[in-house]
Amino acid sequence: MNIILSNSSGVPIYEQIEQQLKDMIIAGTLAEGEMLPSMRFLAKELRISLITTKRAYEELERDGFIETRVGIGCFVKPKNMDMVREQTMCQMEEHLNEAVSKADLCDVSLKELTDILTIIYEERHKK
Amino acid sequence: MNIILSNSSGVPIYEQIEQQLKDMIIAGTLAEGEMLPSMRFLAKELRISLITTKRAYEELERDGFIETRVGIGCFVKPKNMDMVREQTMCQMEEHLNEAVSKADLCDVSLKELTDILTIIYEERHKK
DNA sequence: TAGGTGTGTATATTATATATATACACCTAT
DNA sequence: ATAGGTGTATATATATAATATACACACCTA
Repeated sequence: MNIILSNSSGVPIYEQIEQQLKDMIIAGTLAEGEMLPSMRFLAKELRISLITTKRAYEELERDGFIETRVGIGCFVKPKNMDMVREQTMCQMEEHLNEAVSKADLCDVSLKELTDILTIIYEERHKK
Repeated sequence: MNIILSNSSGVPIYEQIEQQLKDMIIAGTLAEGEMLPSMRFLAKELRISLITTKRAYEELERDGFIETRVGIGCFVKPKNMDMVREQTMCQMEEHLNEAVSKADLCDVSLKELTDILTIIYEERHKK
């Protein structure tokens, strides 16, 4: 399971796990119906407490991404793609919004802004 | 003093104050040498504790944005514009980076991305 | 120069959120 | 039945956010 935790980021561990699992589900890396690593397994792998992974899984279930079967495991639910896409788009726009705020403080022009965005995008798609 | 606090954001109050004051200093709304509202005044205005405003001011002083004179008040320090600009640019790029991550999850193309960015930018500069 | 009123400071306290250890209950295969 | 996997519940420790209250310093004015 490719999950990377940062202690210094200030973001709670359970949120980091939650977000990364969510991304994997949206991207299809974790397929519909597939079983997630057990809470214990993941906790041991990440060297954290069982309770912390449980917390992450609880949030994922609350948001409709996974389904829990007591005594068996947690499974990726069929997802409402329209809803998921809309939510992710909202987050995306929020980040663009913040970027523009910062750009204004530095007198960065729209052209410079889109240039930087383009570089970041292409850098990411080279790999 | 135009400071807006959100209880629901999850961001600590002192950080919200800190960030907004920082932005005002960078933008020049709060000019070099100018006195900030006293901790008590701001606390009363925002209906929060004196300690919370103090915490915000402490962080600003730590980061070199203001200077405290006991018994007198807090004042905007002359700032190293190159450093400030560089830091803000970093934050800006970080947001663009996150935006691209989200875009990838939704299969949003570079063109769509720059279009949305442009709309947000222009919307902001209309006012 | 005494005192009032402004300023920032320090200490102790409360509430909330994060992360934990440990013991419990459920499911399935042997 | 029971061993060994699964998720669950309770009580606890720790860190952080926010607070109330009392203190100390600076300036102005009577």
